[in-house]
Amino acid sequence: MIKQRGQVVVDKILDTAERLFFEQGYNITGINQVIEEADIAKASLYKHFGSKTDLLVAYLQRIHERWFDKLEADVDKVADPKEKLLTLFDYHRERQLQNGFGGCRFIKANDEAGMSDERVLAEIQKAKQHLRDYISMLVVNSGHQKLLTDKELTELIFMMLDGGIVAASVFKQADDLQSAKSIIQKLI
Amino acid sequence: MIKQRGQVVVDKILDTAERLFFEQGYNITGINQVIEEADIAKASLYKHFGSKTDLLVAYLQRIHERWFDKLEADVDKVADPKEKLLTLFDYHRERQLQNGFGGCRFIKANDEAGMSDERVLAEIQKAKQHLRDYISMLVVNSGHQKLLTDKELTELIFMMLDGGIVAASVFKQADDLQSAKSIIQKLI
DNA sequence: CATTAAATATACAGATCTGTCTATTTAATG
DNA sequence: CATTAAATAGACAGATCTGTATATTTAATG
Repeated sequence: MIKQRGQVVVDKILDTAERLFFEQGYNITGINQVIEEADIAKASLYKHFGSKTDLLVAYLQRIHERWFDKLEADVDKVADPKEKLLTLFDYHRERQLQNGFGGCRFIKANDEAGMSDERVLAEIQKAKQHLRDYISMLVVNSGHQKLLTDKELTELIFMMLDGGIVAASVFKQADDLQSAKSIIQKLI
Repeated sequence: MIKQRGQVVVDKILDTAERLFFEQGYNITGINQVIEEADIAKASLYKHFGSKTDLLVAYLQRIHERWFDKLEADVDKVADPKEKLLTLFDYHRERQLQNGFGGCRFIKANDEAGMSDERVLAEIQKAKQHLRDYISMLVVNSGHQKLLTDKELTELIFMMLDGGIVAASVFKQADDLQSAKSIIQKLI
């Protein structure tokens, strides 16, 4: 599959937006900086994305897809169904170590623009709900000790992942995600 | 205690900043909007706060103090030491219901300005660590069943509170904080 | 080779941003 | 009442913001 001419430009825009929106934040990243660092023309950006908000929505869709594919790939490598649950924490932890404890991009986007645009909020909700459903499936298949119900364990893991990422982003270390993993290990 | 003339102005500035930084976010709230809605002069703002960042730091100190005082007051009303732990979730839940699921102001500030200014990050860390230490004290005195160690239970509650607030802010409902309370209830 | 669509460079509008400055008015105190 | 400090209104600088428009160049296709 050969890339179309437009696809190269779109990719350059999204690559740059992905980096800047995460490192700096959405609101303080200007369109002018995006086009300069992406090395494309402003008219090209507005041809492919009608507005800065549209770019944010496309950014969220893109990171949702890519982030989730990698998560599933990591979980698929593990055979033991309980270990699959623990892999969730490893994945989140490694991501935070890699990206310098920048936190969760969906939470960041929600804090910056979630209240102002319903399409943005919808994409964030979609991504978070997708993760919760995925956790639920893993929990049901995990054969855990039923100290908690399936629903409770799902909620617990879901909230500890977000709580652990927030702690990593605030304290600039990933110890909390490690603790979270140990705690879940005890409870399954 | 009679208020000094300057105190009135400072209070009006901080009241307005507190509202706008939370409702709109720090980055998209302009100084001009603050002075207009606070109904004070720009020179007054820059007399009391050297820069917009200084105002953010003062805002964080203020909400840390006030938020924590109310939390302690709520916990103090409860006699049972295990129930005190559960009150943490009630408090967080009620706050989210009151403020329209706006999430945590410290996490918001961290996402918007934590990476760019070390004083801001320090205030956020101070507030979060304060909460963690407080939870730890309550856990030690709770007489819980020791299914988890004191340290683990502290971490668990700490992360579930943040995770629950994030979920409330994303999904615009507080069910997750209710679930979190039920789960902790089972584990203590 | 001619046509067509995409991407480019660049200027521009109109608004907004933080922060500084001057000059004036207000209010508290000796 | 006179003095002094605080608060005010408002202009201003210099930069940046999103989004539009124009005119030119590039590259793919029939």
